[in-house]
Amino acid sequence: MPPRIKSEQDREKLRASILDAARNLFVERGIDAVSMREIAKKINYSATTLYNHFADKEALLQAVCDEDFLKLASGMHQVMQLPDLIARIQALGKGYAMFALQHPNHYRLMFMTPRAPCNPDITRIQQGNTEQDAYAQLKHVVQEAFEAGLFRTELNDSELIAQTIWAGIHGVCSLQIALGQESWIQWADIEARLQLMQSTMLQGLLRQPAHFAGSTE
Amino acid sequence: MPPRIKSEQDREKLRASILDAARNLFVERGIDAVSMREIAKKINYSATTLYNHFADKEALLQAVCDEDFLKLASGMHQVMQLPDLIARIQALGKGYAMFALQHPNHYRLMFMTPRAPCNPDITRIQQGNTEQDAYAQLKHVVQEAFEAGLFRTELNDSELIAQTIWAGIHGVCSLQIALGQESWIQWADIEARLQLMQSTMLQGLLRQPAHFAGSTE
DNA sequence: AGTGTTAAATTAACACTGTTAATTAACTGT
DNA sequence: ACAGTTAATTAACAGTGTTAATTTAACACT
Repeated sequence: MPPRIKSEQDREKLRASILDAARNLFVERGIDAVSMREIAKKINYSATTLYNHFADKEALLQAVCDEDFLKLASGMHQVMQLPDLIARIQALGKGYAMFALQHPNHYRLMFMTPRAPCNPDITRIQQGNTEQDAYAQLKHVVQEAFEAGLFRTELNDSELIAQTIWAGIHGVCSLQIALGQESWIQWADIEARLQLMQSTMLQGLLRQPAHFAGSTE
Repeated sequence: MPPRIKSEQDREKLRASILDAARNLFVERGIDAVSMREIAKKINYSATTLYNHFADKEALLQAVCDEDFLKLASGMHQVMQLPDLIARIQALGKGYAMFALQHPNHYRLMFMTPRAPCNPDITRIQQGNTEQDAYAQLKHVVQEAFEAGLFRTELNDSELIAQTIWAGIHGVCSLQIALGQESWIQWADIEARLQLMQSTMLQGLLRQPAHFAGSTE
């Protein structure tokens, strides 16, 4: 039996190491393919110990996701300093896609798996806070661009615009993650697909899009 | 014990009823939430009988998906008769989205769940055959439109264009399926999201898109 | 009718899963 | 030294996908 933990600090350390082991295994082999016993073994504890820190597997999963959401959001937050609104939207999309493709199993968990509506009592993330919520950031910059009159005149709902941009990028990423290995589709280069989605979105939504066609800088 | 089955015809019937029971349960409660024993009980057989017709759960799943793929493709095939190319693309997108939103659990299985690359020896679907493969149909009509010079001059890969259109529609549908119930997002009306995605795509890709902005007819 | 053969269906079992109850063992304060 | 607390453990439960062994129904043949 490992030496027992008493202090609040050590308790937090153990919690963190559980999260870490769980994340690594999830990323490596997917959610369903990894058991609680396996996670526990990775940190040399018995499975039941995990239940002293997380109510159940779902809660552990949620906690892992929370950390990933924060990581994504903080990555996004950095490019929010760019002065040009369009460049900011492009950088957000690029950063979002990079995250999705580099952490496909995280992304799948976060955005491709229907689950019981996220319980606000469990989540630690403050939805709407632009430092913790990546979608809130996109919404914010789209709102700014909307107020600056950059979008086509017939578009009058900035939230709808933001959701469309999100859906476009998400579509490319999630298809790549789900079907990217299928050989019956002659997939074009993933970079080219992202690029074209970006420029198509801007061409389709902006009032004067000529400058942005087929280019990300 | 139920009366045994001998004839090839009855064997096919039982196979079909297994598929049917499996599909209904999958659609109702999702893939992982339904067990082989449960499917078997639904048709008053024991679980092991299923293994006489399908190698394992994965194969049963694949067979269900196959049927759904065919159903989707045949639905698409009907609108392929429309004379106008753009109207055909729009109708394909609309039909695809209807299918996705009306059969979210099927759709999830088919397009949102990474699996081992589909084994051509197992699948009965002829990939590339426009009567059985919905993507092949989109590819075909996009190719036609490409050859008719309808797309922007800088776009020179019709497969890439088709994949971008697919990704756009898929993005809207899959976000709706995965996160449509999340209350921390103020989702715009799903019809409006689909509509805007459609028109944005056309605006962004077509050479002379003015006529199609924000309208599907 | 009775026998044997084939194969469809069954039950029993294995090694797993998430999770809970009961138990052990390591610290604390007296 | 001894109780009390509680982190950690083991044992157990009900369930999973799946396989092996077994029964049993239907057929062909004598």
